[in-house]
Amino acid sequence: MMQTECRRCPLRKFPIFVKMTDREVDFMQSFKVGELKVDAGTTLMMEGSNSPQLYTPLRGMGLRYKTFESGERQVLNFVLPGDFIGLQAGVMHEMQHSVEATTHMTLCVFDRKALWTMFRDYPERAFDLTWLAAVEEHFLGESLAAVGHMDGLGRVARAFVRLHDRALAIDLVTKDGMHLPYKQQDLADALGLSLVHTNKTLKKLREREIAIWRDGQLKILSYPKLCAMAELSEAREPVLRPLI
Amino acid sequence: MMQTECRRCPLRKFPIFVKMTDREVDFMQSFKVGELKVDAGTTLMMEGSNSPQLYTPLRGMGLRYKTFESGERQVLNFVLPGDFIGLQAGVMHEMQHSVEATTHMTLCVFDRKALWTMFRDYPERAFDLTWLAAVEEHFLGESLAAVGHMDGLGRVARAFVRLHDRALAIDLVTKDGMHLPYKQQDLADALGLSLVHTNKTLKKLREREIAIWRDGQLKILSYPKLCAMAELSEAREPVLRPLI
DNA sequence: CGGGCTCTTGACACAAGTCAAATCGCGTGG
DNA sequence: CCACGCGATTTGACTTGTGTCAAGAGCCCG
Repeated sequence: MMQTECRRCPLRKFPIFVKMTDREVDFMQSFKVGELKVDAGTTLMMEGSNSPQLYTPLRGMGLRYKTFESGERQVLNFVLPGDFIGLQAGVMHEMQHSVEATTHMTLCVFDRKALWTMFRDYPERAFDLTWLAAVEEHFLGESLAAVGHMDGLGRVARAFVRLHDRALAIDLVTKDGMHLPYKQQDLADALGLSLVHTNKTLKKLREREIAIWRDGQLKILSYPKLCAMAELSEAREPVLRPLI
Repeated sequence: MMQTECRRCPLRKFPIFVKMTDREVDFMQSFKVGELKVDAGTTLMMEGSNSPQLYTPLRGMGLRYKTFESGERQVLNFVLPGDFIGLQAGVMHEMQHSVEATTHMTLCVFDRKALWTMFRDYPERAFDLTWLAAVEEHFLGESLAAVGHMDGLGRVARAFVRLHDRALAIDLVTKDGMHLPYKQQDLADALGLSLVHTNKTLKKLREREIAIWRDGQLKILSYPKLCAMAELSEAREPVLRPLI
């Protein structure tokens, strides 16, 4: 099957992604070594390993997480189309977290060795890479703040708002809501809550008719109320990010 | 007073910092526009602002934090000599957190506009900048994991181990322990604990003769026990990081 | 039909938050 | 020189959010 050309990349058109010049698009095309389709459950990157490849998901969702000696996990964030996977492996010696596909995923594959070419010959793109790292840092900081200071309801609300915003930005929200293929355990691990407590919190949101998450589908009934619970302003300017 | 030349930078010699070529050191010298001394309490960067300057602390300590509408703070991490301040402002439109000096600090000052020169003419240094961002991301991920999964004692232990390691790496640990000029409230805000609970946890560490933090001085009595509580192996290879 | 996930719910325990007050330094001004 | 106020640290008593345990329900799949 024909793989998608960067020129026709389905993601580039969305306004959350920083505009690229034609020359940059052409370079990205040469940087791209292929396309990968994986099934749900596939581990894309392993904590401690050093992948020779870097990815940008085109379709599907996944998650990044760290594992503890005890067997518990901390989910760092949810991976959506347009994210970049493997930057740590590219610049540090090894990945500090794992990445797993939650659904079937289609990913652009880049060669890690080409990263250096980027820095040498395409400073604009290298700059974008740093920018991207800064964006990741920003969102991690947000999560840390949420887990550090908000109660269960607030954390869940915030996660829903963030996911919804991101999905909306890449046109993944329909009148029925958005596809959210994770398990309650995944959300619990992301928010530092127990599974049971997460479940009870979701029930509250359902009962108060604020948001319903069922059968992998998230439907927000009252965005204003959800934002209020998440301590987020309804009118936020979206975080712009580069697309690699 | 004569300012320190990069060539004689007191930090470069420490092994946690990535080695630089002479050419790179010379470039950093040209990148450096001055040296700044600030008093304790000075706000170096403001959340939402866009500083025209970037800093690398040479001496002194500070902290990065986010503020909530409620007035509470989340401390993201503690700033020690060799960190880099302002990368977000440099690549994103504005800072997403504030940075404050906790003690008197001496900082190398770089011009934000020179950042682009770095990307254009010194790809190795641009690479290091990305690397640095990845290191920050890594530590934030660690903090998130700690706050998400460990109890008070574990979090405090982990913070102490991390701070101690970092201080040791830049020769700030003496037989009396290390200088740790923060308030209990700062630590509490970093760990997502209340001040009262943090205080009681510190008392436990004192009573069990594991670590004593008093009068701005942290003395670790049993590093093995502290590591065990922090769920960290005693033999960890240090995280290498570039120096900007 | 049975086994294995995931999701739900209820009962109970406990870690951590909140409230309140005492103590200790320390700098300031009378 | 001492009284005072202020910030940081301690401590105790009480409350509560969240974790843990346990069991059942719904569902898919072999």
